[in-house]
Amino acid sequence: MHDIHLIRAKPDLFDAGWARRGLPPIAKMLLALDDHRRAAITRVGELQATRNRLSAEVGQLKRNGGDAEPLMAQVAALKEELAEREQDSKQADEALVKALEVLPTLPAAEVPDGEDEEANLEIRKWGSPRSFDFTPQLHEVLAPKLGGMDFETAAKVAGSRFTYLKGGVARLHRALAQFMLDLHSGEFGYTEVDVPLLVRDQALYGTGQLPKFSEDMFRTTDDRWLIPTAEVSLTAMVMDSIMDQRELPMRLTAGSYCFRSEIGAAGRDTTGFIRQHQFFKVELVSITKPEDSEAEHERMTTCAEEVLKRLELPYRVMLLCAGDMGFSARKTYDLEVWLPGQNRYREISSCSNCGDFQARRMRARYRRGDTSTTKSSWRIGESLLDLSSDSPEPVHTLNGSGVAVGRALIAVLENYQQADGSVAIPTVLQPYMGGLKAITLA
RNA sequence: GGAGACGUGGCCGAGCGGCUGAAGGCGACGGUUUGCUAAACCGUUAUACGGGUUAUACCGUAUCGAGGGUUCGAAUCCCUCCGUCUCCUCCA
Repeated sequence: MHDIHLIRAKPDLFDAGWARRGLPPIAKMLLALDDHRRAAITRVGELQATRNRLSAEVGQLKRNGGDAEPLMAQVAALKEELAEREQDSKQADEALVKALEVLPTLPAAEVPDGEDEEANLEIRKWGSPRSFDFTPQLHEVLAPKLGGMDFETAAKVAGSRFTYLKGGVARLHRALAQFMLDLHSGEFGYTEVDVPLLVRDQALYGTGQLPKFSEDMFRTTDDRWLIPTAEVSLTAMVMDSIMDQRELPMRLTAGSYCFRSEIGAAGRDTTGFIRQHQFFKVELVSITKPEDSEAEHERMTTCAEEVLKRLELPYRVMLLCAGDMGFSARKTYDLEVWLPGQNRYREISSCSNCGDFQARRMRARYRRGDTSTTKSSWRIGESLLDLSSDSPEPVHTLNGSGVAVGRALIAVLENYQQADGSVAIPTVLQPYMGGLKAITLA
């Protein structure tokens, strides 16, 4: 959610940013709504001030035994107009919020222009695709042969875009998640969290999925939602709170199932394990001070990359263009892993800096409280302008997959497949597989 | 599912329809004292919006879970909703 004060100050900047996301100029309309709103607020304030003043006089008179009747009549007369004006004010405010809440955040300056993934920039590449002396198979072909994936039964039981994982493949899936969580919590300072998979509207509003993207999610009969990503549950932990700067950065990780309706993806990736209604993902979330979020974004991305490095999976890092980014993101790196079966890179992680966009929506703030003795005494004779005020300001939020476990499973299966149809286990996962070195045909 | 209790500031916790943006405490911050630390003492310490200012100051309004209502006037009375907790029941 954007700050109307900023839009008021720099309307052109906002229109320019939205234009990069393919939106028409809208600042002028927003400012008109804002003018209307402010006029209404002012009028209500005036009427209320009058009412309060007169009512106080009534109290005074009554205590002194005077005749308050005429004043009381006067206040009563005010009430009708006040009620009308309050209605105006409320409607004007709602109109502005309704216009603002569906507007995406502005792309960061260094984000390239472009409408879709064609314009994304490759930032770096790690590893090189292995050369096969046989034709590498798609995971959806090789895994069923290992007895590890069953699409037909899942379709019968649950419908399309569901899969049974079995035996060594199911264990490999679990091992991957375990390994990732251990890495992030053990080496990178993330606190492991087990999160709610069902959440309320307000959590999804805060992260930006609502009100605009309700179609992409599953709703429960008791009006909750299945989370489309643990980003929601993790980020919303700081909703409606004021943190002390010493609590920042806050680094959280969670392994969770994610649920997506994939309504907008009809016809895409209809076979295999790539695009499921339900998939497992290890998520990273950081809550930082504004000045730290850019560095944290880089750090988070390298944390996700480290997963792929240790699994020895070739990947590349893409900087998404303005048109390809999500609603709440001001800058996003995608990690794309090499899939030999498809003979191309596919997204396996997405790391985004959301700036203060989500924080504003969920009122997640922190208090700088940075008036240390040295600092303030140094500045006492100077302009007070530089003294940071102690009023709460929005934090910055970041989220990234570290990484998508379902897709990591596919990547391991395809990259580690052998000529005989078996799949080797990456060294780093072997401890999680009871020392097993390969998944072989039954 | 049955019965009941409760939602007040960063936190804890008072609160009689007007003198309550809200006692008191904790915490935090500033200062005094002090060889340092600690302690003690004094003071400051909500948020949002609107107006105003170069910027401060300052002024106004709202906010005691949310939304309605009663009233000249509501944290306080009434209604609805939401949430939390306890006991019983049930259950992984």
